[in-house]
Amino acid sequence: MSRASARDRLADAAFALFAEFGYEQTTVEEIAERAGVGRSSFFRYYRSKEDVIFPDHERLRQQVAARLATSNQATAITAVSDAVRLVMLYYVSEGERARHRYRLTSTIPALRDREIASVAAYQRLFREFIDGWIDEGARSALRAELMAATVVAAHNHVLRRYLRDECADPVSEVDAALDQAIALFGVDPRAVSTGTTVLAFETPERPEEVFAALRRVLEPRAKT
Amino acid sequence: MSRASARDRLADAAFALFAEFGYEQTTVEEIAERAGVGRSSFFRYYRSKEDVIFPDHERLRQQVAARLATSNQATAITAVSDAVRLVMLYYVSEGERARHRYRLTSTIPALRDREIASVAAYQRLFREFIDGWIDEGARSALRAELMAATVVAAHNHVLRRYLRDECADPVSEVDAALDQAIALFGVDPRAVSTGTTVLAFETPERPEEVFAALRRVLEPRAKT
DNA sequence: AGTTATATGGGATGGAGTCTCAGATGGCAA
DNA sequence: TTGCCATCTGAGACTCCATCCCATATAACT
Repeated sequence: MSRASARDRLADAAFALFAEFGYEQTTVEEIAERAGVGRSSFFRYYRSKEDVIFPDHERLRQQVAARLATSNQATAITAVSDAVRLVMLYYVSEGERARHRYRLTSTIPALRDREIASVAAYQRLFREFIDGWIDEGARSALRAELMAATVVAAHNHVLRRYLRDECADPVSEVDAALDQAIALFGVDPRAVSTGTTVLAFETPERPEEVFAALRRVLEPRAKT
Repeated sequence: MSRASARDRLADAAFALFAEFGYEQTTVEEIAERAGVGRSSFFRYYRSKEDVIFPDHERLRQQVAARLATSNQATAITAVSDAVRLVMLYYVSEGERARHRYRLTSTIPALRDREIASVAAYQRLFREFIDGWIDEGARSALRAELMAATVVAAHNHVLRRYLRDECADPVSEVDAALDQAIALFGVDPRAVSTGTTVLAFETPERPEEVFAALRRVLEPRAKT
């Protein structure tokens, strides 16, 4: 019936209704109705009502895991950097939708808890990776734990700034924040590669929108 | 009818039924029935089915906040240490119950997410405190964020070891882990007070059980 | 046209969580 | 004792989330 897929229509309808009437006040039935599908179909596309807000978390998590998996000890720091940048770039590519989600997760406890849980999943990925590939000399489970915690905290700090519109260049800011986090552990910062990084990732957004968003982000850096 | 309060009976019934039949397979009605109260009363004592597993999280969080609130810049590190120890001691005082909970939160995603969310609440407390009282010179929101993340990660690392029975002396281990975390930030470790720390806190457990648990924990230290 | 695979909606079901109301309980004073 | 008040309790109805089953539709291929 519509051009957009049923899955996208459902997400759009959900965001619109949540913004207008609030999260608890909106029922799944109403979301399905506005999207022009049956109630059953909603749960075909999304496991739960909360899920419609984070449609691609699992996919993004897998991409992070995949990036980390293609690394070895020599390139471990770069892999962590890339993985963190991957997540940040995904949010940037989402544009306004990420800010809508942030507004919801800031106010609705159920959604905030879910967001926090997915962040914890990232932290576990990083912890396992760091435990395996970094700190071969000073290896200790506690160090890996602390390092993963700071990596994720650094990313989230900049991400929240970006979502609150307090930061014009989230990509270079997150790079800087990550450098600061890793420097705490006395890891040689020269092990971090510099220059242009090319990443491949998938997003439901249309390419032109992604390019526009990335251009907005990258242009201030291109001037230097 | 029974000696124990309805609230305690409900928690006991819930833990027993979860252990025997699993979390999803147990209904609130069955918990209430075993506890000898009506279904309505369950929701009087606990906001939700998940809540019965973490009866005192909110109270413990308030105790942490209270300990931090009684500090100033000069004693900030000690306050953080005490607050972390406070949480660890609470789990220790719970004895086996904490391990039962750990088994549940390790396997049931819904309960794990809830646990993670409450950890995030602690992290926020520490972040706000650190942002206000530590790093007056090198003050930066990012540093506070990273420091709070490592404080919580250090605590959780030792707590999980304790709950998995991999650690005989969780209190001194958490002190050591915290020292390691704080040392990352170049804070003067001499600012951390040493010696005996006396803490006051409340717990639903009976005093003799608390004393026994604490004695088990403190005795290995007393020998030194 | 026939057949298989996949997508969809309807309806039933069960359980979580909220709400209201009626009855029970236990002081406490007259 | 009686009456009054506050608090606690359980029953039942209700909404909504989430799952499940099944009948139908659409498409795709033979």
